[in-house]
Amino acid sequence: MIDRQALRRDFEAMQAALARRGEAVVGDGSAWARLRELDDRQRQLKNESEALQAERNRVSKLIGMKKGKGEDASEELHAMGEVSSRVKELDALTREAEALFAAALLEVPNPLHETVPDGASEDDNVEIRRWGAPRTDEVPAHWDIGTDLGILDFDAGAMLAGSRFTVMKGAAARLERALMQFMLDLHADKHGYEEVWVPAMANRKTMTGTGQLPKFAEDLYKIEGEELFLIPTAEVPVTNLYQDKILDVAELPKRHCAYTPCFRSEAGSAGRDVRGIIRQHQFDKVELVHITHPDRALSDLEELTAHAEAVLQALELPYRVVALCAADVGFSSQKTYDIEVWLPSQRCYREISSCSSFGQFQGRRAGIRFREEGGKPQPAATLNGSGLAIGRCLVAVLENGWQSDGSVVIPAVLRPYMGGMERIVAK
RNA sequence: GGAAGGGUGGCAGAGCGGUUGAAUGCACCGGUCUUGAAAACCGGCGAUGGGUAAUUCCAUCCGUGGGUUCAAAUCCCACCCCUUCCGCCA
Repeated sequence: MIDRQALRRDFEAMQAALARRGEAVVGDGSAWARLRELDDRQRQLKNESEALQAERNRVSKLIGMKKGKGEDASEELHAMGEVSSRVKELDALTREAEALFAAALLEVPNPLHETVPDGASEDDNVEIRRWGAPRTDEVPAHWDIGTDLGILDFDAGAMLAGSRFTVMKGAAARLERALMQFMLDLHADKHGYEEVWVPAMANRKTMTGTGQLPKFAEDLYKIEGEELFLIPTAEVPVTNLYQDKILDVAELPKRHCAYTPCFRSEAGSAGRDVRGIIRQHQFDKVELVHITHPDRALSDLEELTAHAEAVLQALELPYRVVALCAADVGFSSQKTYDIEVWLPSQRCYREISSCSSFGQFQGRRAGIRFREEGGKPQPAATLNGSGLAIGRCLVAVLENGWQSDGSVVIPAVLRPYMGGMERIVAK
């Protein structure tokens, strides 16, 4: 969430940075449009309430002293009875105003970093760099490759759970596990991340800390009858590991990698990527998370993105990196790079990782803070990125490794994780 | 699921309803002493919001939310979490 002092101090600049996301973000009826008035009202009520409370505290102390000396305090008692009931009324109003302000505050997205390119849609995203030489011959879609090899079973997924669920068998199941292990080993051993294993469900506070709630409830699966949600990404539990903590500046940066399953309702994406395993309700992902000094947020983003890219380079999969434009950057993010892998069957690059810096937005929201020597606690910066989405990676391996005889060559770095298997062939 | 106990500052751990934001110890920071270090001694050491030019002042915070009272860490109610025992179970 945005800084409350900055709301008053830098109103114009903040509004301009928000408006780049689209006029609706700051337009009539937006949370932002109501925010300043709600802030004023809350503070005004609070000031009144505090003045009365100070009076009450002062006289109550006096009553205590008088009683201690055995003196009569009935006059003060009577007067404070009235003050007390007024405090109660004012307090209720103050709390109401505070709740309205807080609710609006949680709906305001992160003001964009100045280096985010302008744009009106994802078509305006800016390509930063490319790696590898894409193959341009005719390659079947991964669902055909997988079905022909007998390793992807879409009917079984539909039978067990419904659409957007898949069963992987044999080499595909093994490949899913191999990718997971390879990625975790790479980040833990070569990139210096501490591996963590976390719950795949999270409560409301945790979901709010990273920004999934309150605004995006329809994207989440909620456990019936409980205040628990299935996580849409490991970002949620891993970042929130530090919620309401004050870290010493010497402990920064914290860098974690984690494997988790991810669950997304995909509300609003009906009809998109309905075939294959590009868009599933449940998928596996290895995530990278940084908790860092705000001064390092942007340089860490470059590092984190490079760590995610290293996975694709090791797998020898061609990709490109794009900077998301103003219209496409997510709610909590101040700047995002997407990594897109080459899918020969579609003859285009498709998202396989999204790396974002959140600045202090999540730190403020989740109470993740750090203290510099002799200084006050301040919100830490957070970042995260997929390193990588495993299902989509498997798609890329199948398509990029496909041979005209129908088999698939397994990237060399994965073979140790595949029991030495060098290629997948039909049984 | 049943029973019992417990949630207080970075940690440990006190706290008859009234000058307690909270004893004490540890940790941490500064100083004295020392060639240096340790020990000892002295001093300091929570967060959030708000007011002021400023030393500073005001309010809130003892798991969470309500309630009683002039006044709540302290009394009452509900909920959450943790520990132990029993039951069930991968």
